[in-house]
Amino acid sequence: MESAENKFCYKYPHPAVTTDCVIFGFDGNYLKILLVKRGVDPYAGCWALPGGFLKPDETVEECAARELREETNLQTELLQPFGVFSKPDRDPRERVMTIPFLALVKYSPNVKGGDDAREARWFDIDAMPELAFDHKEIFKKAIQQLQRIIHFEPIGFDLLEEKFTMPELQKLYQAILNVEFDRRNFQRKMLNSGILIPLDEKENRGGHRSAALFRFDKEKYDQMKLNGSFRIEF
Amino acid sequence: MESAENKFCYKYPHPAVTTDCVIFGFDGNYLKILLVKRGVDPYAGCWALPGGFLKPDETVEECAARELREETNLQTELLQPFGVFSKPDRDPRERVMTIPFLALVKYSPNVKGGDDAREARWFDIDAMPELAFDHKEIFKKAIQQLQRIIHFEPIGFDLLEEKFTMPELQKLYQAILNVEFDRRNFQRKMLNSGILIPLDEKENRGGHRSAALFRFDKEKYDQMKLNGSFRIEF
DNA sequence: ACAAAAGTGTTCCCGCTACACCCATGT
DNA sequence: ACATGGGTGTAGCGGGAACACTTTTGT
Repeated sequence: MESAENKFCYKYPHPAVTTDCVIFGFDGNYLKILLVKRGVDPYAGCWALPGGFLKPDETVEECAARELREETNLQTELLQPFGVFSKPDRDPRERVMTIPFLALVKYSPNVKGGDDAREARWFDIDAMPELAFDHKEIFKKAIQQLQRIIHFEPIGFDLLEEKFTMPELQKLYQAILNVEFDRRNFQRKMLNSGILIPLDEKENRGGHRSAALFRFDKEKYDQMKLNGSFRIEF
Repeated sequence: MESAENKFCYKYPHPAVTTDCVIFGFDGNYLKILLVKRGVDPYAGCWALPGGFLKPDETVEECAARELREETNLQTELLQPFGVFSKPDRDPRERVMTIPFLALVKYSPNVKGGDDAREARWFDIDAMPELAFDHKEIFKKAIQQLQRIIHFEPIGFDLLEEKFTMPELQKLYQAILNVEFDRRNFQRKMLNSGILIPLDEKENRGGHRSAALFRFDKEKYDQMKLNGSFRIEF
């Protein structure tokens, strides 16, 4: 372990710390995850969650946000840590502990690769390649986290455009929770929650009849959340 | 930073990592937290959350469990991490990142101090002393976490004896959620959930009429949880 | 005109809420 | 006997689930 290159020394052993982002997007039909192809060993050529080492002057939240910025050109709506992965041998190089982050972004089919020219690509969440390290495990926990949150908090909007139709919103919920809802009950529940603003426009989805557009009423939601009057469950 | 004592060297800076435990207990009336008095600087003589440094061969979960074992003689029923506190300057000595753990234990008024003879004491959660570092912030987040969890998962039993009465259970929920429930509705909801086993015994609480005893049906709960049929909300 | 998707309303039922009376026990 | 706290039952209401018909639009 000792060499001229190792100039950061401590009295006791310290783990390296990284953050990894599980970035979800929604293309209108499928829930997607953004992966990057690793350029260097270990696991060179293997797909992995985008992430990187914690810098000495940043919090893990800042680190995750920075990584996200560096590796994608996506608008991040939600970024929150979930758990810790700290098995001593999860990285073959040295001890690396990682803080995984759940990220919800506005989907855009073209993502730039990272600064280091790594390839970045969207995958359907049920058609993913093998992942490096214990990233598959991290991904599984991320899905669970996403499902848990969306059960009670209106985070679905983070994955949609500013304006969206009710069928789109329903498809999203169904894709995340992996269940089917009744159209009418879903719509009523959503509208009754009071956090949707009906717009006077309609959007034509190439399908057949055009659907009405809505907008998420963030102000109303924040206010309801404050005085504890917000309650919705799926 | 470099000295003969600092023999663990790395190419890039690594933070020190600790786990801290927010240990909750219930004495029958009040929700309590276990604190230890710090023996050494910084914050010598100040009360703090029990915790300690991550060892090179253990996960954070193992670290938290070890600390809990070393510092208390309590039976731990639940031990789960929540979040990360990683402000670079939260510890004046060097950069120390901490993973806080929520711990629920069977309350016992006498707790032994740690191996290092630190004093350990229970405090009412609304009569706590000043805390070292950012531990007050960690505590606040722990309470929120506890409230969030107990809303939907039957973790209250972790804080009670094997056998308990309905009024005790209700008092616990009220202490955690800081609300009042109607006796009859609370009881019905609990019983309807199907995870309580009524016992044929009664316990005399010195009050007046003796109350019936119940036991938590963990097997039933696990089974219901597996097939997704468990649903309760407070 | 037809198919595919979106808009809308009604009924039923379960679970939550609010509330009142009786019973057991210690003083 | 009385006070304190525990056990039990009921009526009303609101929200969720199940469900059918009409309307729009592209082919």
